[in-house]
Amino acid sequence: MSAVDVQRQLELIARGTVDIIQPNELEEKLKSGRPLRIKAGFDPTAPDLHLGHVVLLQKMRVFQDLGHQVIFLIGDFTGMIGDPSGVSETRKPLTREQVAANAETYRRQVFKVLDQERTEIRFNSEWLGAMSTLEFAELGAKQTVARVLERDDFRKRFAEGKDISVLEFYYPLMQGYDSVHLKADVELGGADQKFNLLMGRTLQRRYGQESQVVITVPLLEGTDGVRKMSKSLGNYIGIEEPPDDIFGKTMSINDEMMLRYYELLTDRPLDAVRARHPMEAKLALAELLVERFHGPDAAREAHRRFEQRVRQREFADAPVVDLSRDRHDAEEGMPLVDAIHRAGLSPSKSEIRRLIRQGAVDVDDAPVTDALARLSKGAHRIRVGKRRLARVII
RNA sequence: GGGGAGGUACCCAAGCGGACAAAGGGAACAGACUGUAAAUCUGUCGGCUUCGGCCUUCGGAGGUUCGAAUCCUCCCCUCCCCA
Repeated sequence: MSAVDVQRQLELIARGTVDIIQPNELEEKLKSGRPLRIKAGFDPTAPDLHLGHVVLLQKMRVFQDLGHQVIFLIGDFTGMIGDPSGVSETRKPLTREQVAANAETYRRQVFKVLDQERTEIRFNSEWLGAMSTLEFAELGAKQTVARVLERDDFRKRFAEGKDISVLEFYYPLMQGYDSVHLKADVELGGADQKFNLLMGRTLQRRYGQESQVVITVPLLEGTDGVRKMSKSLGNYIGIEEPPDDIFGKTMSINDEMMLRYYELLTDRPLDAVRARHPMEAKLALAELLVERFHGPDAAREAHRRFEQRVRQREFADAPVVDLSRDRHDAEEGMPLVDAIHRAGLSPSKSEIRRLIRQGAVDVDDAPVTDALARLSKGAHRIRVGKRRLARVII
């Protein structure tokens, strides 16, 4: 492999990363021309992957496309022990069956990003579970308490006199040992994992191996553009969400976030993105993301429906709800509130009344602000707000 | 085991006998503005309503009172300190 190729590889790899430790070592490894072993560890708990995870998967994919071998490591060993000191986190030990089920879910999701051919799925119970007590003790001898105590949360908790179990102290060592066992050339992880990843470097050296290169990627901000993407904050875009949701949520992010998503989730050149009209670029991004998780047809469809529903405000795809058989006074028609309710546009009639009074409701393209309005017999098109549309037959 | 602090609407959080469907913030929804965004401003934000009101909520169950989120009793749960 020529030097130019190596430079190109370095560029692609470096895009969007927080740290590369050490860049010159990475360059040396790339220069060897052999496929590198790229390790990334994942939690064995319930995996509902969202774009935040994709940042990491995307980086793994970059390596694969450059001809390297990715090891998708599931940290089931620690997951099956549980953690006594993290009382507040209520970490329950997982059974072997749960781990297997979770692994299956991972498999289904991650190969929307990763190349199956160049991915090896491994479980660390395979070697950690087989360790003898002697070997385990020897692992403990490879690192000092002072070094482990350097980790941010340990330092804080220690200073505050809070619990740190001996087992917790061992976690970074076990994770580092994974790298030793797997003979990893590179380990990828979130920026918050830096300490643990570095531990791998140290341990490999102490076990007489070449140290892995550590690459950290940022924690992606959620759709609110502020806090990191997480399911519990509700600011996430899940990779198994329906195409329309992925598309719509993507369109709701601000321009700054759009660029960040481009940088971290795609391989598109950023200069080209900046050159486009932001709205065009965002549509392209939304389509790109849907395509990745649902395929090109779904992407086109989602785009089309989005344009229709939100932009051109058309009703082509709105559901048609036939209410003509429902009980209502034939003479005076059906109350608008009921029609909206039965069309499934809102579960609460009180809310519907409020929306009507706020001018959020259009019937046949004309605003209706009277909460007592009735719909005459026949077909009507109802819009509530920007996104909720229905066609009803009274 | 001993002592202390708490559990309020989607989340955080005030209230501590009546004016409480319950301050404030966040989220969410709607309107204006726009690029379909963001930011900003405005409004809404338990349910039902013939718009007069009605009904259900403040950990759970009882009780005191004309009246309780607010007082009392018991119970459940969370957190902190000590052992």
